[in-house]
Amino acid sequence: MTGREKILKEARSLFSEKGFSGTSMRMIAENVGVTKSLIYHHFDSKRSLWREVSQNILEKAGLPEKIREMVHTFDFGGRNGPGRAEGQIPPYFKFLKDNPEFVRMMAWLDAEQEISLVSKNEFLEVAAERLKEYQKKKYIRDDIDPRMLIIQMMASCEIWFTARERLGMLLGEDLTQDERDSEYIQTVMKLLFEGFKGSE
Amino acid sequence: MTGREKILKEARSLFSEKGFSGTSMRMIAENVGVTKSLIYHHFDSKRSLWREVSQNILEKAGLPEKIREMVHTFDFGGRNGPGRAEGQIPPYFKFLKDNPEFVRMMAWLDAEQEISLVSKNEFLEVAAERLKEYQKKKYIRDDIDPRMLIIQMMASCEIWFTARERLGMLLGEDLTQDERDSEYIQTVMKLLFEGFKGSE
DNA sequence: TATATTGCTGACCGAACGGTCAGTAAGGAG
DNA sequence: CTCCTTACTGACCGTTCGGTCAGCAATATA
Repeated sequence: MTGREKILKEARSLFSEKGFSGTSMRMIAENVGVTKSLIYHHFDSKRSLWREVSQNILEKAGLPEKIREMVHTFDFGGRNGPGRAEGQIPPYFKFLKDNPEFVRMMAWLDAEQEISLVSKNEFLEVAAERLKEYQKKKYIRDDIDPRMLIIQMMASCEIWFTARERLGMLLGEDLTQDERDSEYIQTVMKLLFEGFKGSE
Repeated sequence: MTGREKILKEARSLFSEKGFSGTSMRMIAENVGVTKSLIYHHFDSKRSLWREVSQNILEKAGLPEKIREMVHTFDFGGRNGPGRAEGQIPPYFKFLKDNPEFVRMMAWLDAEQEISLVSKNEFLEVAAERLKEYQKKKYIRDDIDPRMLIIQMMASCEIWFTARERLGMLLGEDLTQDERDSEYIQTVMKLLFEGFKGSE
């Protein structure tokens, strides 16, 4: 692994753990075992390193693929028989579970309101169009906005991993165990699916 | 307003906007129009000021009341006839809309994982007990965990305000307008209510 | 009138911050 | 061997950070 890659890897780890303000260039350099100057040899500034790291995390997430798969879950006329879909765990939820760095980076972006790093992506519109077709086929009730449905599903997945510790604290219960994950997402899927199912 | 109160107010504003690391004692002092020393005259350290501010925000939120009201929405046998509940906007959602400082502080607590400031609160258990009764009465289907239902509702309300800018960016659409708020929460309520309604 | 107490200031501290720059070591190209 | 680029270092810069402390002015207490 080159020096540049080592720096990127460590920056990724620290930025997602402690955020932009909470991470110093010295920390990154020391953890990698190089001098601070080397970072400035490879990157223009702390801010540009942050940008590269966060955009890297966003791109590698492969959101389009995950959302596409998620929407496919709604296709009752396709491979999935009615009812089977309910028990499925959204690929996006699995992805978030396996990629805590992505989750934490989203939390920082939301807190610091750095949405400029997020760029418009057509896959959400494509997904919404798919859902509209399902609405025509009556797989999905037609009095809801498909875009809102997608956002609601994404949001329900995301917030579990960003807020479960706090919510667990309120409940006086540890929600970070594996069983809780599936318990939560299954409840969500039950609620959503019974809800959006159309007349057919 | 005393000096101490002015400081608390400004700290509240800055901390919730920029987080702990992003706010400096100098900023607070300058914005209030006093010296930094005065802050240390009234508070022990930056960390203890942060604690006082965030706990203040948490306490003033009056979460127990909001959740109690929210649960009451599920009481189809009570004041609300079946179906009427669907159109209601959860008091917790209204509260979040009116208290951006609370929302932003939650975002920071989640990002910085400072859950130690959150203390266990019995109102969630009480609420869950209420829901269990509704399950017995068949107002709510019995194959879901009431605590998960409450968490899902709280989470759905919260994430709208913390992540709607980012999600809107993905969609290429501005979700910060007033109409979007009600559009979103109504979609959520439609989905949830059709979902958890029991056999009766 | 003498004495604490409280609110508040300004000068100051060492440490850490992001960032710069001259210079060295190494390797590939001609 | 020379030249040029690339990876990398260490000393250093000015600025800002959280925090301290002696002292002043005003008010309450005795």
